[in-house]
Amino acid sequence: MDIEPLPESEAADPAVMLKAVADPVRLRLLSMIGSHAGGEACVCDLTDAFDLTAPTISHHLKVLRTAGLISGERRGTWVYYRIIPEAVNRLGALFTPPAEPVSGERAS
Amino acid sequence: MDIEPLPESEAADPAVMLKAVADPVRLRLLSMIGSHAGGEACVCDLTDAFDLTAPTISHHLKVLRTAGLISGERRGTWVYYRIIPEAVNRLGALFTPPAEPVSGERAS
DNA sequence: GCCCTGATTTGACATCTCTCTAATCAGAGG
DNA sequence: CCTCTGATTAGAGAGATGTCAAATCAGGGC
Repeated sequence: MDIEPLPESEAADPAVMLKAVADPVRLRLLSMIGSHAGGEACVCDLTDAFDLTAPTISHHLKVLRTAGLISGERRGTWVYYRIIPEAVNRLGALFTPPAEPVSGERAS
Repeated sequence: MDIEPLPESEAADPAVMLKAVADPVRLRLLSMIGSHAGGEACVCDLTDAFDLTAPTISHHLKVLRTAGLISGERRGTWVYYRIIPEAVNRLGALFTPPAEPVSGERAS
């Protein structure tokens, strides 16, 4: 459980992703999308789950998308979002570094 | 790699911790403290490593402390900070959820 | 073509955040 | 007691962030 001393140049990128999830609404959005049946969630479902306006949800989704944590796809009238697992994994790896010196480092 | 749907009530706490680390400076502070010999780092060392004033570093340390991620102790003239491993583990667990159903939660 | 629903973009505003300077607190030592 | 160094607190200002209402974009169906 020891994080190595991040050089300044390598602290910026993770911080961007962390900023994206460092918000209760976005954290819930991410978990709702990730745990949704089929691996994807419709914006309409997400919007209904919050006490916020559609533009606000749309804004939060954009933040997550810009951070590379989710991807969206339009199908007809609706837009569906899904998690990008590698990105989320990278987040987790920040705080649970290699307990074992990987070697096959497939990391998916 | 699936996050469960966080209920609103349980999204706030993690978000506080995430906000704390969602900053390049604090991320580096955390990693520097965690990787420092003896498991603790003196504020004076940390301050020197940045191009920021002492009050600013002090502010960031306070944010990390308030979030429960580090703890500080004064010894004579100097103040030393160390990581609180459980808290950091909890962060990592947010994105790399239970491969095994918690219970003894010894985690690493 | 027109309208209707779903989603995003735009613009505005209140709040929070990061950084600094100045002032204060905490020990150590003369 | 005074002063010196290290650390924190207080206050202020520039900039970023979260939210909303209004406007716009995207398809589907009449």
